[in-house]
Amino acid sequence: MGTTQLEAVQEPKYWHLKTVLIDALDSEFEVGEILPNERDLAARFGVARATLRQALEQLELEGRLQRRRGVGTTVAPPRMGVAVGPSANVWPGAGRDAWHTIGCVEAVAPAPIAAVLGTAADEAVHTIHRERVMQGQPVATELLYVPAASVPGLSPMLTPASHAPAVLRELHTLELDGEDRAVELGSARAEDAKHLDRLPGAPVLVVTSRYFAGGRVAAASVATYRADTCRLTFGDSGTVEVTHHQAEGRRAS
Amino acid sequence: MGTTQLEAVQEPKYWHLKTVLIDALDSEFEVGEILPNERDLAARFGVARATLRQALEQLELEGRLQRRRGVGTTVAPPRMGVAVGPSANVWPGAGRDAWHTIGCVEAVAPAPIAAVLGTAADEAVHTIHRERVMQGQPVATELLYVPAASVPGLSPMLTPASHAPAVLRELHTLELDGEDRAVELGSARAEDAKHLDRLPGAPVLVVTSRYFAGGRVAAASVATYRADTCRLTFGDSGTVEVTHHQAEGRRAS
DNA sequence: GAGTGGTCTAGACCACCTC
DNA sequence: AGGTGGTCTAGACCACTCG
Repeated sequence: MGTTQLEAVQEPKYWHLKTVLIDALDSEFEVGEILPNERDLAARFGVARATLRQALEQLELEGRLQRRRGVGTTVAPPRMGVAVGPSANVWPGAGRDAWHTIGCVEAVAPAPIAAVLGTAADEAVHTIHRERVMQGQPVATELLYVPAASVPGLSPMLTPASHAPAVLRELHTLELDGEDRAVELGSARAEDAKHLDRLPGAPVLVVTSRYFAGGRVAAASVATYRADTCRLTFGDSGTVEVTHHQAEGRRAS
Repeated sequence: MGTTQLEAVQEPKYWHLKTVLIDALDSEFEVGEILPNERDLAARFGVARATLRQALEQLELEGRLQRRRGVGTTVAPPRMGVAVGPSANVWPGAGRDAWHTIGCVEAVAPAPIAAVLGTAADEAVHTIHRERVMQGQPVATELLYVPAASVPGLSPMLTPASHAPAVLRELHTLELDGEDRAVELGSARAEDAKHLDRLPGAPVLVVTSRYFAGGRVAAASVATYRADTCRLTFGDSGTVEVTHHQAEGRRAS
């Protein structure tokens, strides 16, 4: 008896805060503009800083904010459409493909990669480290694995500088039968985070690709994209030109 | 003078905790097994509960743990490979396509959807709500938008039960020229969260699809996949059979 | 050195599930 | 009723950037 509880659900403070902030972002702020600092914002909304941060965290996850230690919190631009997996199947590194090589080593593949490649765990693979930059900022790092068995014609003596181009050139002589991709959510390892200019643990989209030739997996890659700034596009058409972000009011009924 | 600072970087406690927990998960726990509760775990590691939770949060994001309020934290099975965008272009709802319809209404499209469809903001669209279940648990919800102009032959009088099938049947009479997809990270809206058996704000992979026919966007959909349990697969081959999770030791040099 | 976001603590209460 | 994870507080200190 007693307390009439017409307010069935009380949504969490940080959730409500998020909607308030989104409204403010859409109406009162420009892209790139810097927000008041967290302590001030928390005081203004009458909540603890940790609560405010929970809201900011989600907004950053959704690509609406960008936070930088020592600098501040800024309004993020709409996510970039990043083409992944063009309709025309092509080998990595062929043509102009938006990646540039950072380094290359020959080593044994880690167990999960060996499983993808279908090679023995102790087999040698060339590992090419590449990076992808769009609009002046790094959006992805990639490790491309090419089993030594896939490029038998490779000349044995290679300088570090000529290693990656030689492997790619050799790879391109094969006929590509098809490719395969998988996308999943992950968190940036320390090394990836540094390349992507984020903190370790930042949310990333991990794209695993397999390249088939001669009935085998001739190469495989694991690419790590910044989840906050990227929208991965697939398929026939070019970059999709939607306004931005996840549809908000896609309610209909 | 001065504190010799050989330990250049001190990694955060929660980060170190994460690696310790991963090791424990791999060696001492079975899939589905329930972990000690957060208060006990925090005490065992000598950290505050909030710090422990920061580690658990990332592990859940990476699909290694599953937490349920009132129940506990369990070890998650490897992510499911969920096929998205088969090589053969087909209309949604054609053949057996793993989705089942929940409801259907005719209404005006929200602004971002109208932009994708290239229709006027006040144009009527049929909105079909569908759900995808795999291995007994819901993995995605979808809103499929079909402009009324795309299905001119639709009979005007429809019962709610026959509405969705009629729209799909009419849609399938068109010739599909191609399709388009984009994947980005989002957080679950309250309604989606309920369907996906998650809390609001849970991380999701948002897949936006466009279906082309007659030189126009004849239909579009926004599908929301659970990011913790799903690995989205694209391309020619079927489900990729990797061991699981993001490659851990893909370090080579 | 001043200001920012990032980490961490030690509590408290709430919503939910199960017994 | 008792136990679980989810939310929230009010502090503290640290790492980083910049003028």
